[in-house]
Amino acid sequence: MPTKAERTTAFIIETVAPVFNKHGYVGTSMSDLTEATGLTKGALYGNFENKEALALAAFEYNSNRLLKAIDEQLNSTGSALERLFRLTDFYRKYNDFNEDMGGCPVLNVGVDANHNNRILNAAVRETIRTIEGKIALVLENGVNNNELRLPVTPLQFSKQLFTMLQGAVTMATITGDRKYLLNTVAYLEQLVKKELRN
Amino acid sequence: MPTKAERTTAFIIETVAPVFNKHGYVGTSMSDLTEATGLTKGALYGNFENKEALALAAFEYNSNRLLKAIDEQLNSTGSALERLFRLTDFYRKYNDFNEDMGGCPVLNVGVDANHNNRILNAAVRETIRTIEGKIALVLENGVNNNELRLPVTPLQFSKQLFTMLQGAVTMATITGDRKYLLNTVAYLEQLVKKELRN
DNA sequence: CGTTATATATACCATACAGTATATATTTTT
DNA sequence: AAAAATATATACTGTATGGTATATATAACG
Repeated sequence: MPTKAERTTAFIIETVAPVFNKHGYVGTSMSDLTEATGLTKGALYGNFENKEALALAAFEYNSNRLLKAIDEQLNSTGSALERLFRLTDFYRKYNDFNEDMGGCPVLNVGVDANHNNRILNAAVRETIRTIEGKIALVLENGVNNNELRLPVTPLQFSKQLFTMLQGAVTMATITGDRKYLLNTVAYLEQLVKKELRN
Repeated sequence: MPTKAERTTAFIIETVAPVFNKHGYVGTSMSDLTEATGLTKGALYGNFENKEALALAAFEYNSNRLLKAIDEQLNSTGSALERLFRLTDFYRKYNDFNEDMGGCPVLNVGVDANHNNRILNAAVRETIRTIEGKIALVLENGVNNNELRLPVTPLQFSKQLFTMLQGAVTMATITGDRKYLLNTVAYLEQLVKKELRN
């Protein structure tokens, strides 16, 4: 059984993660966090060294949730194409998925940290690298099975795919219009069917 | 000749615009702005009602620069296709263009204002609407001239195009890797050539 | 169950924040 | 060039900020 302290630490991270994700690093104050958790500064500083450590833990938490979800799509049963479509379909409902995270952590923290926080920015880059790698692996698998052929390297195609998905996430986030996700995914699915099927 | 006061107001906006764009609304303090401008709070508050008015003027300034640049590409001479390619080529060098603005204002302010500032968020949405409209107009022109045919409505295709471009901007911004722009634009140019040419 | 270790709450720093009142420069206008 | 109008600088609010020292409460363990 996890100790009480460990459960408190976990509770803080869970509770604090959407707050940081919504309002950004400087936009989130320690009192926002005491309010959200119902704990006091003593408790927060007892469990985390400072605000930055909290923000980093919060991002890692959101990032891991996202990576796990993406993994579930990409490592499910079926052909490479089927698993790819499971990923695109996941992005169709991406808004629902990250609603309680307070938006897409890659987008939000990525932009927020860009000129402002080296550590957070590095963490986001790593997350992106990981996602692109996961997609590339599925593509490579499909190529090796003679299931599909690519016009470029798997990683290259993976980056292109993720860029388009993330573009839809960006537009849907800023405008509040989910159609950007729906239309982009529809386009991508057609693209994959036409171009990649062997 | 513009009065001294008008020139000061303009100078403040120009100087302040990249600061807000880089560090966000809450991430920018009034002392950041006095430091950047070399002026005092008295001067800033004499020319603008408050911090929010300054941030809005700063965004509008950056937004207008972007809109003007896009207009220059889309309303240049030549066929619809040529003008479209002038736009995509502009995005190839988009990093250079917005370097002294402190990044893409649509992306930065769009994400920064999302959960935090209704007025700024509305301004960004309007900018997006405007850009999409401009692209759609060129597409419609090309359709009417029998120069190209579209699988969907001009506005629909315009949104799709802009989503992909903005996706590349997002990825290039977060990772610091310009290749996302180059590859996406290369892909889009090929797409337009293949799919839209009549 | 009592003791020790640990976690949380309270009260407190020094500093930075957005914003303002007013004094002093600097323009503009006559 | 003097007077009136306007713009900027200075000095100052009250409040919020991240962070800390320490007291108190709670949990872990023999």
